[in-house]
Amino acid sequence: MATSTVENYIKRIFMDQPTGTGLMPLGRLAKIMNVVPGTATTMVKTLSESGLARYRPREGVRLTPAGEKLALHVLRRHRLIELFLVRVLGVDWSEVHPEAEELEHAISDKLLARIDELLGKPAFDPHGDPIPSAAGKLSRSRVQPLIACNAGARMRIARITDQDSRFLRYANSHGLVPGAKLHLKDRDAQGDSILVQVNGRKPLNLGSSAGAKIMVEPHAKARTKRAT
Amino acid sequence: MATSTVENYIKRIFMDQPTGTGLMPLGRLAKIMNVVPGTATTMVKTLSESGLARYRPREGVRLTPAGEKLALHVLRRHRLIELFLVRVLGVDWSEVHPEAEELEHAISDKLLARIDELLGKPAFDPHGDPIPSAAGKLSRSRVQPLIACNAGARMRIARITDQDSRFLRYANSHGLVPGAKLHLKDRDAQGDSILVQVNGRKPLNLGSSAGAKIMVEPHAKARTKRAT
DNA sequence: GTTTGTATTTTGAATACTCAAAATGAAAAT
DNA sequence: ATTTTCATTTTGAGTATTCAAAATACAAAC
Repeated sequence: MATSTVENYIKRIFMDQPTGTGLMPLGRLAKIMNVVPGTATTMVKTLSESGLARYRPREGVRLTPAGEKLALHVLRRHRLIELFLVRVLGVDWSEVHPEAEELEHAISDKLLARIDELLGKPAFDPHGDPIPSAAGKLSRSRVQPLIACNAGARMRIARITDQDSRFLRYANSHGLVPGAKLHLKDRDAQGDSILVQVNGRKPLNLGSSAGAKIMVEPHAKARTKRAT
Repeated sequence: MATSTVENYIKRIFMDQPTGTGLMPLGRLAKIMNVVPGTATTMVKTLSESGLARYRPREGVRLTPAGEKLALHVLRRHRLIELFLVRVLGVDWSEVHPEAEELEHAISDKLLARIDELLGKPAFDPHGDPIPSAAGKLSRSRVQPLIACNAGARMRIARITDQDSRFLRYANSHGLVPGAKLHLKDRDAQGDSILVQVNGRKPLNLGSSAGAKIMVEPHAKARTKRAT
């Protein structure tokens, strides 16, 4: 059985490496995990020995198929729990992340299945992130960061990538929530900012770092069943 | 912050020692915790150093007020979670214990408060055990084991003390659930068995070990001698 | 091609928990 | 009073995780 520490390492390696080809350098992993570099090295060796990752010294890590399977399992637990907390317990979506971070390691598969059913086998969590299926399939849609869009684009918010609750609260208060329709009215390359209009609201200026955290997708297209 | 291991030790010490005066011998604690005796000794020293217990070498342990406070807090989490799983998620009450055993260490106070409200600040868990209040008060009622009752007694089941799910399932299937009315029709000291009738059902024979696990309480205002 | 700089790895040590087995204390049996 | 027995404690060691700081490798700059 993987400890919750191992589960966390595996999860973060997976999340920070959507492009399957590259290795993740250990310095980066150490930053993500808030440990000193040496700790990351030690841990990655252990992961490697237990067959969850492949490790090239001085280059980086990559998950093995077994590692990816575990990562998807943890991610499923995390996102299903988040949605459960929002929908059943009425917790605000901006506060749900740290809670799920703990519970994801404590919940049994049996209980998770019950929650899944109760929620109607949902496909997305409250942040708009896709929930891996029980079989371990993750639907990847074509989303992009808001800053990557052209002026004039009309999109829909798919999710907010930042898990920091301050930013989530800010986003929330301006209507920047998954599902919201959004019109990119203008871009200012020099001023490093973009002007957006959310639903019918007052236009809002966002810096590029904020714009990078907001993932959008074309909203004309037919969509799969939505969470929330 | 107490680790979940510490929380478990404290909880079990508390539960196995309702009579405040006696010390719990470490051999007993070791059995309860499924560790070798030496481990219990080491752990109890640690608890003692952190002010949660008082330890007399060769005699035993007792919780300090701080330890009792923690124990009640853990117990509250455990029992509230059990009730939540039964009521909101429809998990069978006989299967709820091991689940809560894990979740009780992962849930935040904030989330617990939400659950408490959702359930209407309940006083008893699905096994009939009282749920400590947020302030740490535990209502102790006058309950006693079924085998301690006289023939002819009419009682109500308060709770089942055994947490083993096989026994719980057995009890369930015979209507032996908290709240059920019960008539002790006969006792057979030689045969070591008692004959009970649950609600209107067929009379049922129980051995003394089963009878010891079923806690009952006076059903009307009739006063029997109290057990605490 | 040597120096400098930065990322990574190694080493040594700490904390929390556990076990196996030897040592000890105290009560029970003789 | 001495021996036997049993519970408890001590000792030594192992796993999982972490840090601080020294050692090393490699790329970039000179």
